[in-house]
Amino acid sequence: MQKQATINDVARIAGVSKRTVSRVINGSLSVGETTRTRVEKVISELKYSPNTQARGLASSRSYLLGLIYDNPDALYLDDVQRGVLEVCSNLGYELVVHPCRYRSETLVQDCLRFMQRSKLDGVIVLPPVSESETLALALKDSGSAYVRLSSVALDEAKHIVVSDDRAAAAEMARYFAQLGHEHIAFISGPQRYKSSTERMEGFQLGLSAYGIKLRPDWIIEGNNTFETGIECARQLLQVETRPTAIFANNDQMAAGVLKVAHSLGIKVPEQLSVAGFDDNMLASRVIPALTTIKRPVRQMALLATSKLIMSIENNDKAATNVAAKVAPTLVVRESTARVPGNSN
Amino acid sequence: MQKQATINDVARIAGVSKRTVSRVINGSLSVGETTRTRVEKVISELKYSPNTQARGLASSRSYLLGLIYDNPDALYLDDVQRGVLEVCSNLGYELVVHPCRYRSETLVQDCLRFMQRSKLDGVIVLPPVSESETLALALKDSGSAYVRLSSVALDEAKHIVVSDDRAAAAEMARYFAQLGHEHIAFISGPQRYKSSTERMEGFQLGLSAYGIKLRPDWIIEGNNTFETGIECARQLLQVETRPTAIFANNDQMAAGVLKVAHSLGIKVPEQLSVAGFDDNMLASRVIPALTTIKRPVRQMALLATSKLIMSIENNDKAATNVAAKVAPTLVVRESTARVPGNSN
DNA sequence: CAATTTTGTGCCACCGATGGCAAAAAGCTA
DNA sequence: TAGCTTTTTGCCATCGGTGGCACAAAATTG
Repeated sequence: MQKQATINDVARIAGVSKRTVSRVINGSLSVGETTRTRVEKVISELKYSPNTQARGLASSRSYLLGLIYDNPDALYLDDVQRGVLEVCSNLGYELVVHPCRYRSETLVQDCLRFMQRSKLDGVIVLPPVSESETLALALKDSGSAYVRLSSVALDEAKHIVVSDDRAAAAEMARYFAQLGHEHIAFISGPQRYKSSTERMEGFQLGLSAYGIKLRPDWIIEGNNTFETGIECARQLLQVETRPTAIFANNDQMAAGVLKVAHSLGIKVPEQLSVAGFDDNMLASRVIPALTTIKRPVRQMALLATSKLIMSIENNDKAATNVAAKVAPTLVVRESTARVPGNSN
Repeated sequence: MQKQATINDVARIAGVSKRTVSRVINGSLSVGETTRTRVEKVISELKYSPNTQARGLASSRSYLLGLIYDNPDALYLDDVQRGVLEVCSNLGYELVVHPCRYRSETLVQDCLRFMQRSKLDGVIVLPPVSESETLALALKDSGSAYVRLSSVALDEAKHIVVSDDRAAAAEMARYFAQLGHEHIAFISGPQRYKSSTERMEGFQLGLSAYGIKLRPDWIIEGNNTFETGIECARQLLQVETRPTAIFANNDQMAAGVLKVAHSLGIKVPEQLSVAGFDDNMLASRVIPALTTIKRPVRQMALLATSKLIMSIENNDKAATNVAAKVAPTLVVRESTARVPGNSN
């Protein structure tokens, strides 16, 4: 391995002191124009790049961000990671990942240890872990920089990026109503998650604008897995009168609905419309392709990272000003259609 | 944030010198039994944990591992990350991720910079990046510890964990043959990837044991995406005589085949058997659920990490001895069946 | 043109560990 | 008990940077 140049080498060759080189690297203002360019030239000639550990030790920063997540079907994990790194790498940060269990008793402890051990400069917390107020509080208390991704604005603007799931669900409701559906069922996610209640309320709100009300027994709670999607769908479809449309809290469960419909010989979308949420890879690949809501995951990651780095670099104001809300969009595919015999 | 205890605090309270505390932490042998326990007691009382940056600076180690990957549909990314961290965290390592572009011209440069900047102790390289010999060479030259995941044993045992895709594909061939299929098509992955050729050759080899030979025009090259799966399937199915079975190089493309079959009114598995490879989440969710090959991703991650850490800690022999090969297994679901009218 | 302010630059202590070396303590031998 | 190993332990330089402070040079002012 070719020996790495140090700041001393740069200083010596450029004929200045270490301190000055350090100033150039960190963009301190008080460096003369000529000195600066001279130093920069040497730096690039030597391909010098500062030793992160030494730098961290001296300045108590690590240039490391953390990603805390617990996603059973982390389909968008890669999207998030790429998004985060897109912002990171220009600014000299790297990303350390930390999968965990939301429901674990030691979650908070575990995450704090993680941050401390690696001396992370800040963390990005994905849903559903992001909904843990105890974690958020612990992070705040420990003075750590953090940004949460969620469906609800449950924190100050500088700490959060929200996807407006409520509005998106309302849009789905509108779409359903316009297709003429009146007998609509909803398969919700676990009610302990904000994202679930947001989507449900948004959907109900949207429907009510058209005078449609969800029958209480047509609201069934799943836990966002394919398997519970199947269970819930069975309850809804293996009965005398069934809904003409089902909106599931996510694509996984919607896929479960398709499975059940198929096995019962119910044609989608002719006899039953089905829609999901997330637009994960599954959505476009199942048959029929799912109508769903697309969350701008990448964009959320970009925004979150920008915010995070700004607050790390003591620019809270800028962090607050970065957009904190993104709008998911309706993606219509093949799994939804007009109610048969209803031509309004 | 509660101020972190330093090694000096521990030393002072335990009434020994820094050096001794350091010895205890690093498991150096020459520490008296009594001193050791006393120090350990203080350490746990203070909840002391060494500052990684300082440690790294002094010992030129970072306790950071890297994960280099480029996976268009990184469905197993989470599996890998969890697997790696399962081993890591007990041993005090963390994981830094680095998505990249395999085909990028600057791949090698980019990865080396990544390692250098973060002073990583070692990296795990996922396919297809793992197939880059120039990268492997560069890593070796730079004296970095690394382990590659691949379908072929393209490196010394201590540097690789292979999944025997060839054997698995052969097993699929056997399964097809036993179902009575003779008119079989294969949708391959890009021929520049070893995994593609391995699977193809394994499949052909397996078939030849039953005296079956693939028609050259029934071997079509896709690029592992759903979309090319669709294209390839069209070529195979929109013709007079079509195969009775199609084996695709991965589940994404197999899903594409299902889509086309459905749109052409070809019943799967009654009129056409379809199988994929990977057993990603898609496989069990599409209709009909895909017969496929399951790769023990988690296990590969565990093995790779063990190897990596062993070689980092200068135990090459142990690293070599960790198992280097895992066997994917056939998972039969609904998309394959006996050839109609063939009862052998 | 001297006095004063405003840059620009250098010196050096410090961040929190490790590791070489020497000294002290303990264990053995004679 | 003196003399010699063998453990244990402590001192201190070191890793590669940062940041405070002092000082020199340049710019501004009276």
